[in-house]
Amino acid sequence: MASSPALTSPAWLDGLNPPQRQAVLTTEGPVLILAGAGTGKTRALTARLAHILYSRLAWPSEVLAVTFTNKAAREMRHRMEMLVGEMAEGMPFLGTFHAIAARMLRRHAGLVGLDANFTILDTDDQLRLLKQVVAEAGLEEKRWPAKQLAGMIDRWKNRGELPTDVPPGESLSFGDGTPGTAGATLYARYQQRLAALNAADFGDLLLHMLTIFDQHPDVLAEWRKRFKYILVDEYQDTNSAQYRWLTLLAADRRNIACVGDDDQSIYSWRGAEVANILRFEKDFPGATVIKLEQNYRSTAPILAAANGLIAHNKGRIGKALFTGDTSAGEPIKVIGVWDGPEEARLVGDKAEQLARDGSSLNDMAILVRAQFQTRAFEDRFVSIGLPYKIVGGFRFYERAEIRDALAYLRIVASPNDALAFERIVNVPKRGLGDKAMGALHAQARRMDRPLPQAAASLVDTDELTPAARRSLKAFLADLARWREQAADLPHAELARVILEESGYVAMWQADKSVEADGRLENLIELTRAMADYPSLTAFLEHVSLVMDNDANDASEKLTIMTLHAAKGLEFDHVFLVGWEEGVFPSQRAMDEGGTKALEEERRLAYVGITRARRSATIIHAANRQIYGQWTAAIPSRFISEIPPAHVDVSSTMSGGPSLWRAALANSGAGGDPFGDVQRGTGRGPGWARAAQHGGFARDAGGGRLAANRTPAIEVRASAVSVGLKGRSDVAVGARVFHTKFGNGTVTAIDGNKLEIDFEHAGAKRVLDSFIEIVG
DNA sequence: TATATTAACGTTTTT
DNA sequence: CGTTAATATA
Repeated sequence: MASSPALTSPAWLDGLNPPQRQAVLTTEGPVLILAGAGTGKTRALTARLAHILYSRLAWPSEVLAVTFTNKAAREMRHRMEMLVGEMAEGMPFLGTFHAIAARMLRRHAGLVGLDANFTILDTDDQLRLLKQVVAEAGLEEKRWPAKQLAGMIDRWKNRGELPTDVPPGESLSFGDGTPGTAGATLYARYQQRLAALNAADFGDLLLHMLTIFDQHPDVLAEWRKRFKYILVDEYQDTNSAQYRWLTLLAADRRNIACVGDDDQSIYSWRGAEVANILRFEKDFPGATVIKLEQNYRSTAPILAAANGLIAHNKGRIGKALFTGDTSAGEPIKVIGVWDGPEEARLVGDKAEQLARDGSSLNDMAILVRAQFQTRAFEDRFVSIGLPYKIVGGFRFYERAEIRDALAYLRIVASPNDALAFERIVNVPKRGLGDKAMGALHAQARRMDRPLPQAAASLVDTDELTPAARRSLKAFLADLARWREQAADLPHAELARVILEESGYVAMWQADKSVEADGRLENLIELTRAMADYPSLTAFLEHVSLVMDNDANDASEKLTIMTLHAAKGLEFDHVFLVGWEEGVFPSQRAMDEGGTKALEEERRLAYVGITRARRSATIIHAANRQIYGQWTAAIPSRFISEIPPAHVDVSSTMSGGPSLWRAALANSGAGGDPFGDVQRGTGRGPGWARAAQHGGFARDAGGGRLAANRTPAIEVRASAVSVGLKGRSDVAVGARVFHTKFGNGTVTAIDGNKLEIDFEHAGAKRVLDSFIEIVG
């Protein structure tokens, strides 16, 4: 049907505006699509793919479509399936940079000294290994943290630099100057260790491919021939290594389309180079540049606010979002509050109000700059029983019990996996501690063989204590038995057998800590998920690259997440909290990166505002507790950068902003809340400095000014002097019921707050007024 | 070897 | 203030 020149346009072009249409139809030659927030970027991208496939310009396997996150890849695959049906399933090269590079690397692993079944290390394994490398070099771990070296190596790999390419100055910024301790030397040693372990870290997946492309033109030619069309999403987030990988692959046909938004570049600290956008037209002369500027998401005031804010950045490509929707929207609300707890209270109230007015909690989000800000909201929402979810934190496969279970599976699947062996050889406790492991390592070095082989040779010598020898022998026998069983048991079943027989499940069953139950559930979930994969190795590949924990809970919840995590999402109502100097823009970012960092913070603010479909509420607090210290805070400069016409300013403090202005002047923190902002000098975080100048916390004047608002500080004071009266009918050990968390047991009482170990929700602190006593 | 105490530290985060 | 990691002790 696509081949006949129909009068009506094909289905995938329906409803596209002219630039979107151009983005879909310009299939030949390099294309740079600058797509602002909410301009239908993903829609155009998927339509472009559909167009290429339906017009028979290429087979699904001849298209390379890269994204950054698994979430984005899944989303694209999902939307492709809606457009082109089962054709999308045949797209083997739709995925993240890392997943695709890993798939390619498995095919050519031998060219960089790896086996095709190499293991992919996560950051935890990586750090463990680097600690060994640092220790071997004779460096003090305290003075030269492996974590710092990990960061440096990561940066180098992001730039596509091998140990020999590292700039000497950077190399010498690690190590004490004695030979063999420089950063690049340790980097080289780390690579040797990886090779010996038949392992690659995330950065290697791309870097090894670059090495292979450089040294084996035939391999590069093969891939160039294969990919007729290349498509890149979130292009502003590409790092140098990814850029090179892309340009190498695209060089022949030059059918590469990159979609990005320089104003949404918020990952430069992770190696992303916005400059890649500007480079594109240089490296691909004659590229078609298409701008998507019509926003289909937000109201006019929200867009005007976002445009006005981002206009303060220099060096933009320049883009202005507009909306076809002329119906007026409400202006952005800016609300000043007394402190963090009040901020949480206010947002809770507003969310409940919106919910009463018919909005779903799923359509609301609280966006924070940093993870520590989530706690205040969590505390508040727990006590008022408002359902919420916090996005971020540990991913499923990063949890200790999952990593342990995977290590068991890995050592069974690949007997020489030294890291897996080391991780679980004494988990659960088998009496093989530091001493026994030291002997094993020594033996491995002597034999120049992987640790598991050294273990096998050591059971028959008398180097270990009889107890340790017996224990190790039993463990190796277990491993051998499981490997035999692997042949005829389905892999999910095998996993259950291993976890059971190894005593790993028993270990958690015996654990009386609050997390134990959750961990056991996670293990069950793991074995359940395994069934979805054809083989153990397929599952292991998937889990190291792609698995994450989507909370599969359909109930309505208010989302709390970082601004970074919010990119690509949208909500009807967005709460932008903690807009204070030092918090947002983050002091640390500004201390480290100067103007460049400030601009990135501003882009973050832009991302935040443009998440909102209908309403955006910015909140700033006059006082905030950071690291347990009360600190006076000044409203973020970003607030004053939003065109006033689109802002509605208010304050929950009595007397409004003017009184607060007086309070600020009194406190010595200085500065007019809406005026220019003082720049801190000296060392340490800005907020800590401000506190030393005398914040509100210990300032009687500040307290008095707002006394009729019963600020949290006053409440705290009274809590100390009077003591918050808890109810007298609960005691530690009492069985209680909470409407949200269900049944639990009281583990501690602190005034009117109870610490309860809930059967399903885990340990929480809740107000005693929200619980009922059971039985 | 396992547990208790203390010191340090404290953005953003994907793969 | 709370958490985690490293160290001291039973």
